[in-house]
Order: sequence, then structure tokens, then C-alpha cells
Amino acid sequence: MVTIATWNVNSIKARIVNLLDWLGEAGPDVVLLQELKCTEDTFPRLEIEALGYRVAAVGQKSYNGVAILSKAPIEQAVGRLPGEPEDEQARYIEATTFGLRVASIYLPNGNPTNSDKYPYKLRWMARLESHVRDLLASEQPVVLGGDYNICPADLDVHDPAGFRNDALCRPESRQAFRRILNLGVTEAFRALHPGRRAYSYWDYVGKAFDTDDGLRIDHFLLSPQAADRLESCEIDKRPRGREKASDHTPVTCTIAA
DNA sequence: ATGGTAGCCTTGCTA
Repeated sequence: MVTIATWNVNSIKARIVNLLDWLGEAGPDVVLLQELKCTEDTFPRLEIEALGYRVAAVGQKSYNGVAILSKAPIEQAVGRLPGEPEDEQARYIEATTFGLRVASIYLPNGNPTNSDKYPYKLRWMARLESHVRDLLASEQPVVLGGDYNICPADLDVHDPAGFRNDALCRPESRQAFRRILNLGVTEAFRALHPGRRAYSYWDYVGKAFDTDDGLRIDHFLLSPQAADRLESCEIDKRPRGREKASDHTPVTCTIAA
């Protein structure tokens, strides 16, 4: 069995103590990180390697940045999503580990929707759709985890009316997400827990975590070869309640050996 | 009531 976690840490330097604590207690085999907010040369590699993880990361100064941590060798790492060679934003890394093709995804937020950020989000999703089509053609077990910045349905939003026109919930955003699902990938949490209201992100503002005013935007998408082996998918709320927490909490899935 | 918080550095931008 392989345990895979995804976590938007909102700055790996600000979160290094929380991350190391959680890696020590949860001990996932593979970790997909988003929002490193650092370049590769300032990534805190040694502390993470000391816990037994290999590291593959693609970073940039101040914004974005994604990584794959694994207790097994990481092979054939690719640090960008195909389709827009001039796109410099570090939002995608993909590699093979534990016999799985895994990716860490930081999908653009897209707000405000009246700016060029929203069409960038939709273009990025079209690129992802095209790449998922290629990955599925390979007939490998594929696990695509990350911060998708998409609430797939109103069940995934504490205030659906308030978020109706938000880039995370707009019909065009949800449709682009469904187009990817309709290629034949399984969204692990919802497949295993239909009807369960659970969130992976709570705004820092106010007391959103205490009142459970959250969003479910961190997801795992699995190819059929991985979905056939899916055993569990859970959200670990504990890290969000700690000192110096990220605004996201880790989501974990397990894949049978 | 266009706020509030966090993290980065660009003392504004991104989320």
C-alpha cells in the first residue's frame, strides 16, 4: 500500500516546522506540495531528506512552486505542464515513484474573474485536460494531486450563493473540471464519500476554521489503473488547527500494492 | 462595512 498526501503549505519556509511535524506523525510515502513560494536553491531540502524523503521541486521567487517528496526513488521528473512554453509559473511537476505516475498541481486561482487571471485559469485547465488525455493513453496508474482551486459542487462550499461568481465555483470553471473527469479519471474523495461535506481550505480571515466556513479545493484525480486500487481518501484537519497553520490542510489517499 | 489575515518583498501583489 502507498500513502499519498497533497498539501498546499503556503510558503514552505514559513511552514517548515509544521511540515516536518506532520511528516513525522503521518508518515506518508509520497507528498505533493504546493505554494512553496521559493526558488529551488532555497528549498529546505536537507531537513526533509533527513526524514527519509527524496525531493523533486520546481520553484520561483515569492509565488507558486510545487514539489514531490517520496520515500522511494523519484524518476523521470518533468517540471512543466505542456501546451504554453512561454508560461513561467511553477505550477506543475510530474514524476514516477512507487510505480505510479504522480503529479503535484497548483491550478491558477483565477480571481478576479474580470482580469486576465481568469482566462489564464481556463487555458491552464484546457492544457491539463489535454495532458490528462495523454496520460490516460499510457494506461499507467496515475495519481494527480494538488490544489485545483475548484469547488466541484455546492456541497464543497460553505456559502454557495456567496461564491457563485467566484473563479473557484463559476460554471465555466466547474465545466472545465468536469471535462477532465469525463476523460475517465476518478476524484478520489467524492468517489469514496458521496454526500459528505468536508473542506480542505479555510480562509485566514476571521474565524473561518472555528466556524467551519471552508472550501474543498484540494483533490486527487486517478486514472482507472490507480482508481481500481484506491482504498481510502481522507482529509486530516489537525494541521489547520495548529500554530502558524497553512490555510489548507493535507488530504491523503491510499493505493493498494 | 469593498473590511478581514498571511506571506512574500514589489511597503503592493497574491491568495
